[in-house]
Amino acid sequence: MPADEVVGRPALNGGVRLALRRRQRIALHQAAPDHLFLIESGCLTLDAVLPQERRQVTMILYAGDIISRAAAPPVGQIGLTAMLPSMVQRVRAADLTLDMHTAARAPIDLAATTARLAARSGLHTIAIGRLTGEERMATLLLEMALYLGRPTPGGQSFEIPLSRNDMADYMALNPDTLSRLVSRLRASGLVSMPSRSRANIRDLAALEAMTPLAKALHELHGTSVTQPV
Amino acid sequence: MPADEVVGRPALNGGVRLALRRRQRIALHQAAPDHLFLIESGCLTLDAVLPQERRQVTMILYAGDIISRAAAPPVGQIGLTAMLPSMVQRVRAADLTLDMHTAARAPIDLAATTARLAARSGLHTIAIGRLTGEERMATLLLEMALYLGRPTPGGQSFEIPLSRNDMADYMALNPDTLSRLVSRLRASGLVSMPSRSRANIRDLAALEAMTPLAKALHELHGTSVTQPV
DNA sequence: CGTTCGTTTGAAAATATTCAAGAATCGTGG
DNA sequence: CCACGATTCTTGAATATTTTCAAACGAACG
Repeated sequence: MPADEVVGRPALNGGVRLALRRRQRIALHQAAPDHLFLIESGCLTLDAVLPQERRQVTMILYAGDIISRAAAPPVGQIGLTAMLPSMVQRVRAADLTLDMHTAARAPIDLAATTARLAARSGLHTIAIGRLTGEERMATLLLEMALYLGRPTPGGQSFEIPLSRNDMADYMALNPDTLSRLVSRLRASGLVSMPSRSRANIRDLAALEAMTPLAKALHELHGTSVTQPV
Repeated sequence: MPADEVVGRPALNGGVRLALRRRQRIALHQAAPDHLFLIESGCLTLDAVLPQERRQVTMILYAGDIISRAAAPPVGQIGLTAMLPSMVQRVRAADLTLDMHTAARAPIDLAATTARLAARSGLHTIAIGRLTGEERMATLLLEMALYLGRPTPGGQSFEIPLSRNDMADYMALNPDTLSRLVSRLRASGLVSMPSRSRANIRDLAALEAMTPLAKALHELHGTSVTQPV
């Protein structure tokens, strides 16, 4: 799905605002190298498709994130895929002025945003490289709980924006393996899932105890770790 | 080994120039968040140590690279380890002026350098996440050949700066597995190794054919792919 | 209400890891 | 320059983990 099929209408800063439907894709390799994409709302993946049906989601992007074409790995099939209906603004780096603000009224600090994303990327490398399947699953759930969850009486609750396939491609597992891991977590009572795409973390502290990266995830997100009992 | 044990002497830009011996480490978690490290010469790894003896090298840094503390994943034991005697300059982000030049006299473009590093990081995520052990090994050798190799009559030749353990921690394999993979490559005649730490790529095109990321590696490095025969 | 797609699950296979022993290499000091 | 000890690397066999394949199940959609 080429980027020009995207619904575009003029935006404020000489950029283009794109309204993406779920699953819609922006092919990065046909964007200009100095193009920046500001995620205004929604949730997207940065993903690469390799020969032989292989796909790797290198990063999940949330509102407030900024990704440049130049910062994406230069593989042929690299792109952004909307996991939820999302609003993305595309601007040229040169057009980004220092007094520019996001939709949320916060001033854009490009260097800080870029560094934050790089740190997330590094953390993800660690997760994929050195965590067991179970730890990876806990890491993913904790990440989503932090970025998407709202506290409810029954625990942190959120809509899971990624399909099982997407989650597997993110954590570098295969979908069957991931499904097994989810089932086990559900069986343990730590997480409940009212529907396929909704999760309820019943015991956040226990989930945090399952991954060595809990503290780092909190630090990146600007929250503190739940005290273990 | 704390950072202050490092041999430091005043540098040009209000920063500190550090001369690192092989294996010497800069503990990033005790650097200021706005510290930048410019690699002037040598070769370092950005690595994280996890509980249970686990270690992940998230990135190999070469001369010309710049890494900021803020862009490193915020895990406790994160740091830079010199693989070769290296010269690193530490400056505060605020002190980096636009007209600053590296030792090689090239002007520093922080945004471009940062983007390049992010792209490398993403590519590494793909390698770790979706390549087989054999493909990973080919990817690593190609990367090193590009960054460190010099053409000789017998093929691209270079000194391998990482130990087997380091390479394994970079490619998210275990050292035994990696050793087996190296042995196989050697047996195939594709690579020869006059000593443990020196490699000779006898057939670069064949090596490139072994990894789906050959083109991307070349693109990042600014070279073109060897034509297949 | 049937079809389709995504998910779950079991059994077999492939792949990577662990453990342990042995070999090669490196550094040090004689 | 050689010998020794320490380290790093290699390799086989057993084990663990993950993947593959296939079938069944379930939810979503027309």
